[in-house]
Amino acid sequence: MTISTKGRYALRIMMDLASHLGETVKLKDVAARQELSEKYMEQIIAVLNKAGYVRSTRGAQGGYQLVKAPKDYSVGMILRLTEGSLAPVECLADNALPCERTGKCATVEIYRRIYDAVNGVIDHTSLQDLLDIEAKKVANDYSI
Amino acid sequence: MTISTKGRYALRIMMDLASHLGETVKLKDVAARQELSEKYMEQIIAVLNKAGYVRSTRGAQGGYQLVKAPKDYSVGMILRLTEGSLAPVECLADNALPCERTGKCATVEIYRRIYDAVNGVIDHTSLQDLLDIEAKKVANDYSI
DNA sequence: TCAATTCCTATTGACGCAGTAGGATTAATA
DNA sequence: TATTAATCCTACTGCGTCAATAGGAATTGA
Repeated sequence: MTISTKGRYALRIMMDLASHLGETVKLKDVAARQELSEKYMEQIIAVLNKAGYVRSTRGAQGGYQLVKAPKDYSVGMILRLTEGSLAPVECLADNALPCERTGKCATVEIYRRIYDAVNGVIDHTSLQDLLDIEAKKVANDYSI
Repeated sequence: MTISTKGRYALRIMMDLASHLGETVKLKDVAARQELSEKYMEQIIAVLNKAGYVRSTRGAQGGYQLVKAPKDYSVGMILRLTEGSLAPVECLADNALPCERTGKCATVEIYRRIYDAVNGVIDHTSLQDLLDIEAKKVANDYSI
């Protein structure tokens, strides 16, 4: 029931870009700040790039930047892109092949409720929301 | 982000016992009705047994039965017992070792919200609730 | 031309899931 | 008492996925 590193790292990469708006950010710098493997991040940001969530500049002095404003990226968009469906059971995923136990299966109802709850959260939280939370955290840190 | 077969089968076993209250149910029969491997179910129900969720009778004519009423088992109890914590990230699990990135980590907030949402659902749904849903499904089946 | 960056694909070690297997123990019944 | 039918216990295993690592090709600014 855990979210894999792929989705979690994707979110952190997007957050890192979001907190450096206007800059072309090198993956090397993201890796250093986030303490993640640069090579592994390459694969993850490739997905974000192909989906058009980020724009890349190749060559020396290249890097990445967000295409849209932080408020225009929901956490759901990012996690779904990198993780696939967040459905707790296969049969609830978008392109699921129909289960022949549907009709007698009562337990699927609990999974549907879980799914709805998760989707509710991730679709109503944006990168901007997380940026705001981060700002508060930093403020609290200094106040100590 | 999926719930493994262990937890899902545990829920189905508990549901099967719940719909046969007063009977001593053989695992073989559960396996037949639920179309699951009996051998695998043995391992799962062993967990439920040790936790005192079911009572077993050994020997010929033996089997299992629920200890309490269906309304007294939340889905959360069953899933947590068999799956462990349903936290979307390790650092939120009950006995998690503290993460040194807490303080700067903003993304954990979204995971906390997901976690809370999931817990809210599974702790407020009981086996009895699922039985009621099942009864409705059957009624609908006949009405077609 | 060189250095720095993104881009692309293959490979790999470790781990957990989802069972399978085989027998030991217990108890009702014939 | 012997047999049968059930639970109980532990080991093992095939398979797939995760989480990277590795190595180089392509691109571009200085």
